[in-house]
Amino acid sequence: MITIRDIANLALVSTATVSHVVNSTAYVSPELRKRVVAAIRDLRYQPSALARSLRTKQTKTVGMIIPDITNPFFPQVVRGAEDLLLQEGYTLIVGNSDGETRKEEGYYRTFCAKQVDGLLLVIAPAARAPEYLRRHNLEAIPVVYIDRFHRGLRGDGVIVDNVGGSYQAVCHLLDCGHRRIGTITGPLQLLNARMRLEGYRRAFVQHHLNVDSNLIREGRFDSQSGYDQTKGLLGLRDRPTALFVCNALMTIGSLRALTDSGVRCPEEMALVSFDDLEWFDLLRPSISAVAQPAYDLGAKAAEILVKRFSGRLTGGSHRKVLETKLVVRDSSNWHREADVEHNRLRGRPGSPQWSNPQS
Amino acid sequence: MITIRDIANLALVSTATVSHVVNSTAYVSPELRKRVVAAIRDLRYQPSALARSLRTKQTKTVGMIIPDITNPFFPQVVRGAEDLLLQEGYTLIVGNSDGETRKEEGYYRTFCAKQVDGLLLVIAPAARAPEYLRRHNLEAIPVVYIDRFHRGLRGDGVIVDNVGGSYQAVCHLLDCGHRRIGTITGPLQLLNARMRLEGYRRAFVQHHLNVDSNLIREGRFDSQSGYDQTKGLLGLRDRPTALFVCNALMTIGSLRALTDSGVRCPEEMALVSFDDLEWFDLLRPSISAVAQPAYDLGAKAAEILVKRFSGRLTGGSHRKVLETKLVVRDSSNWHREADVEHNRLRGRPGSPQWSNPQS
DNA sequence: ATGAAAGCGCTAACAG
DNA sequence: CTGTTAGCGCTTTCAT
Repeated sequence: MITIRDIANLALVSTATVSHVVNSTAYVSPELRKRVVAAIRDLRYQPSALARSLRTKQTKTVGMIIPDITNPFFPQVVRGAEDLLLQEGYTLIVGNSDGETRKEEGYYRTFCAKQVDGLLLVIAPAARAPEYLRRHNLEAIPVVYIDRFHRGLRGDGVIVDNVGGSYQAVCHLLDCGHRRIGTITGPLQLLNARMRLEGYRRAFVQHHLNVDSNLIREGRFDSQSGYDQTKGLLGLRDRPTALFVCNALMTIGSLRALTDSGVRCPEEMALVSFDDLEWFDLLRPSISAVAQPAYDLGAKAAEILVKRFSGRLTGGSHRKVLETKLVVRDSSNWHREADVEHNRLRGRPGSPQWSNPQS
Repeated sequence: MITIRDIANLALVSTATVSHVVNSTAYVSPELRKRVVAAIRDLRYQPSALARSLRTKQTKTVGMIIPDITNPFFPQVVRGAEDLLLQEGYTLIVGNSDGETRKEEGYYRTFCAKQVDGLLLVIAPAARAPEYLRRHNLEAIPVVYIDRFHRGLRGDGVIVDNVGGSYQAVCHLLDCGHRRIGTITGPLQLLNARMRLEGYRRAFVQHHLNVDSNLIREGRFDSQSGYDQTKGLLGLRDRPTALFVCNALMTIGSLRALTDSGVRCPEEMALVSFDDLEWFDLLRPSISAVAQPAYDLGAKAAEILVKRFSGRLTGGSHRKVLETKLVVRDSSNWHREADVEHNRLRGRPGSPQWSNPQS
């Protein structure tokens, strides 16, 4: 390995001088600078980020923990974070927790040991904020929570307007004339899942209707639970006429269940998904969905982190809420007239999700 | 920050002793060990991976460069690599190159500077192997190429049987009676794209048929090019009756083009995709596809890397080819009798992609 | 069995 | 301006 000393020797200068030209941290005479630059080029010197970090106390690395990169919601979030971090000179390390607090904590420890400059966290469901997060030292390593919080946790955060998005979606279904609307929620230990349920409730309240708790089913944000809970709902004697499914993976499961049971959508069962995917418009029927700014979620979170690093952001927890957008498509489009009206008011149908500013 | 010295002081031992109990690298009397362990617990000591790495010359970190995590093919690959690496105590850093050699090289440099123990590379299209890869020192940092190679590059690799998979898919179309089969290839600078085209060609040769080069269109592995090339093919005076699209993203674009043009699938245009996605069976028609073992691709690559680290694998380039599996669904299912026969021979239809051993 | 000390590669005072 | 030097936190001989 080529070290700074090799360069110093070859260029006949001190290591300090080499360091100065590498980091432009002091004026160096053209003479010496030229020799140093030449030596660096000739030897293909690459400074060790390790040694540098040990000295400077910053690794230019941030750790990100997500449930599962295989869940189609997260790649966009990660991309958003990574793009912004790259442009600020940071590298991203990711860990998949599979929604298990144990794994999450494992990555947390590893990342801390690696001395990451900051943490981006999409936490796993848990009854209460895990011990290790409660006693995390924010001064040492700033944290930005993404998409999910735990009550009583300090730290910055970026979420979407879960209540508003759900409210809008369920209102839409109600406006279409549906009265028995089933919902498959996320794990209710998760604040965002509870928020989405809250939006569902508010829509009913707003319409002076009661909610039938039999129509509320708790899923796990995976396709299997979407499948199972849909089957359960279909088995009801007084089956719902519409479904509000709280994430994309569960929507996939739900769709499978409908197909398996031979229930036609939207004629026999309308459906709206919280979270939109690029190909939802390719399905038949195309799927109505609450689109989330996934890319921005990651980008904003990274931005906050970077601001903390540079001291441009100080003080208590800084939290940001991003807006969602209802995209009405065929799966809730039974009463066409009503929807045309709706679309005019709330955004055009068929628009393929939020745009990724980079691509 | 709590350092090893703090522990040594509190436990009234030397730093060497602390190091020994932390790493079980030498016998320490129960007496001292107890004091050390207590101090570690009380102070919540977490050894600095940075300092350790600087000494030991290994970071327990591997870098992975992929085109884009947002491309639904890659999350599985990454997951495969990450799961295996985690279990061996390694952490993964990922970079998205967006298929640009410049960005790729940027991440490469960063990762090398960070002294990763190894590299997992899904390279970007390029006329020839980039300079930086040609002169990469494999002894210093082992590399495993995934999914794609460049001719004349040393290093281990794991790919799928592109020729075989394509051959099988196109034979299937031919067996269904199609004679004019269009194909949308990947960037032909990529070896895997050329291989898939080769499989297409061989299928024709095997059937003693000529290939019409007008039906071969080069795409960029993104949905836009899939859309555009499909439109182009549809515009032909002697339009094909079937399409073999060489990756999932282009298949999405292709489907959009068919819908836009009002061309019914499979009646007017059959379609087979190279690369299967979890929800291809949800589309109407469901999409026939060549399923790739994406998870295994990542896992195997990581496994090879780990073997290199431990010296369990030595010598020249070690390359592995994984098998694909044709999944026949409705998009190529016009002549039902023929297909039933086909499925019996080549694997059952509808099976949702390769399984992920972890979940 | 334990400790002293050197040193990994780099940066940052501090001298000169 | 440039060089000397003292660490950053840890591992690892090498004595004792």
